[in-house]
Amino acid sequence: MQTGFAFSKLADHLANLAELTADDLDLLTKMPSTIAHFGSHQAILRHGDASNQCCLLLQGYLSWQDAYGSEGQITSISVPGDIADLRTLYRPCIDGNLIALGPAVVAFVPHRCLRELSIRSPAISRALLLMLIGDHAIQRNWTINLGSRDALTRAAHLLCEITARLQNVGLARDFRLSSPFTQSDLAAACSISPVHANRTIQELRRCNLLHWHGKTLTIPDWPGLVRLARFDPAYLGLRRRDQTPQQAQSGAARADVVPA
Amino acid sequence: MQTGFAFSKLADHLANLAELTADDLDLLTKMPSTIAHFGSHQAILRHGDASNQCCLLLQGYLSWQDAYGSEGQITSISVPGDIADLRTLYRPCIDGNLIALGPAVVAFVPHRCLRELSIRSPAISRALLLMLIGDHAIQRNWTINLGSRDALTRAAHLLCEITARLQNVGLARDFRLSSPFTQSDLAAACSISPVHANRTIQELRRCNLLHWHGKTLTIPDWPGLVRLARFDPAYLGLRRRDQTPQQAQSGAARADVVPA
DNA sequence: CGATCTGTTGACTGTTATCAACTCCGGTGG
DNA sequence: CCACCGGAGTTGATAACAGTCAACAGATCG
Repeated sequence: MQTGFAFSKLADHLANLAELTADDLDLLTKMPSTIAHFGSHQAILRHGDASNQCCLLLQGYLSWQDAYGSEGQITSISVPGDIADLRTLYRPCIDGNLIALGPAVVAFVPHRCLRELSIRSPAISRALLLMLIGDHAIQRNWTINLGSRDALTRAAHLLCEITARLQNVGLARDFRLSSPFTQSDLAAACSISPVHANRTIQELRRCNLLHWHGKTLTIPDWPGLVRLARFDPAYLGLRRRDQTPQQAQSGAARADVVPA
Repeated sequence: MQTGFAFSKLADHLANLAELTADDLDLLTKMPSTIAHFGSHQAILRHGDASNQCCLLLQGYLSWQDAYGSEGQITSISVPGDIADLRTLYRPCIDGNLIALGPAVVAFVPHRCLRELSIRSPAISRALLLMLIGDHAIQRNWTINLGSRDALTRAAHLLCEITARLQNVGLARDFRLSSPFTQSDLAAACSISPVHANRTIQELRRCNLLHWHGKTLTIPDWPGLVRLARFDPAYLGLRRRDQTPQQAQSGAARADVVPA
C-alpha cells in the first residue's frame, strides 16, 4: 500500500477513513507543499501564531504542548500521515505549541490548496472531516487515560495507541518502532514525573512488555500490553481496510481484552 | 438576546460562533424536534447505540461518561445550547454514555434536518463546524486540567469553564448557577475521589471562592477563582458578541491572570 | 576528551485514595 | 405526625502512589 510519493502516509490515513478513488489519489500527488526538517524539541508552531497553512507530518513524531519551556504537558502526539494542525483549516488560531519529538520531516500545505482539494473531491473533504473527528476521539481518550489509569497502565495505553496509529499507515508492522523521544517526553504525555516515568518503563521491561534500547522500541508481547492497558482500538475509528497478518494478530489480541 | 423559542440557547450559542442573519434564525425556529425530559443520572445514550438524531440540551446539564455503573470518569459536560452528540452527525457511532446530571430537558433533532439546515444556511453549517472544533478545544483543555493541576485548581478550573459557558448563553450572569449535580459528579469530572472532592469544596468555601448550598451555587469572587484556576477563556473560541457589564468584569478578571 | 543530555537509583515527602463511621436531609409510608 | 429509609455530605485514620531532591552512570557529540 506504499504509493511511493511524499504524501503516501497521508493517503493511507485518508483511505482508512473514507473510500478514495484513483482520481482522489491523483489530486493528492499534485498538491503543492514545502518540505521542512526539524530537530528534536524544536518548535514548529507557537502559541498565538497566525497560520495560513497546515502541517502534514511525513516522518517522525510531533507533539502539542501547552508550554514550550522545559516540561509542558503534552496534550497530543502526531504520527506520520497526520495533519497535526488540521483544525486551523477551520479556525486559524494556534492555541498551543507544536514541538518535534525527535527529528521530524513535515510538509506545509497552504489552507487554500486543501480547500480547493476539498471542493474537487468530496471523498477527501469527508476524510478530512473524519480525521478531525478522529482527533477529537483520541483527545477524549487521553482524558480517560489521565483520569482513570495509574502510571503503569497510562504508559501502556499510550504505547498501544501510538503503535496502532503507526500500523494504520503501514509502520511498526512488526511491533518495532523508532523512538527518538526521551523518557521525559513520555512523562510529559502521561503527566507523570520523569523519575517515575523511568521506574514505570523499568516495570514494563520487567514484565517483558517492552524493549526500549537506543532509538528503537519493540513490543514483544502485544496481547499482553493490550490486556494491561485495556486498549480497545475502536475509538480510532478506522475502517480497517487492509487486513494483514499483523493486524489480524492485533484483532485477536483485542478479543483478549477483559471487559470493563 | 432571549429569543423566546425552544432553541433560543442554541441560537445564542451559534451566534457566538458565526454571524447569523434573521433568515438563519428563522430556519432554526422551524426545525422539527422531539422534546424529552430526563431524571438525574438517567442515561440518554449508551455505548454502542446507533443514532440518527442529535441531542440538543435545552435545560440542565449532561455528561459523557465512559461507564454508566456508578462512578465512571466524566469526559465532558454539556450546558444548555450545546448539541451534546454533534459528532454523531458526521460519524454516527456512540462511544460513551450520555448521562443527565440532575433533571434535564433535551430536544432530539433528526440528523436529516440538521443536514438540510446546513445546506440551506452556510452560516449555520459553519457555526456547527466551529461548535465541533470548540468541543475539541474544550476536550484538549480537560486533558491539560487533569494533567497539570491538583485537585483544588482542577475543581476551580471546571467551575470557571462551566460558568463561562453558561454566561455564553445568557445564564449565570450574576455568578449564580443551578447545581443539581452532586459532589460525586464533580469528583468524577475532576478524576478525584468523592471524599477528596468534598474536602476540596470545603477548601474553596474556606477561601470564600464558592458558596454551594442546596441546588444553587454562587461564585462570590470571580476574579479570585479565575486567578486560582489560571483560567483563560480564550480556548472557548467565542466571538464575545454582546459585552454586558458582567462579561466586562470577566474580561477584567482575565487580565489579572498571572502568566504561566 | 570534557560538556551535556539522558537514564538510573535511593531516601524522603506529599497529595490523594481508601475504609469506615457518622450526620444531615428529604421523602415515604404507617 | 412520626418512624423509617436512602442518598448525600462530612470526618478521621491509614495506606498507596507519585513527586521531589540529590547524586551518579552512561551515552553522545562537538
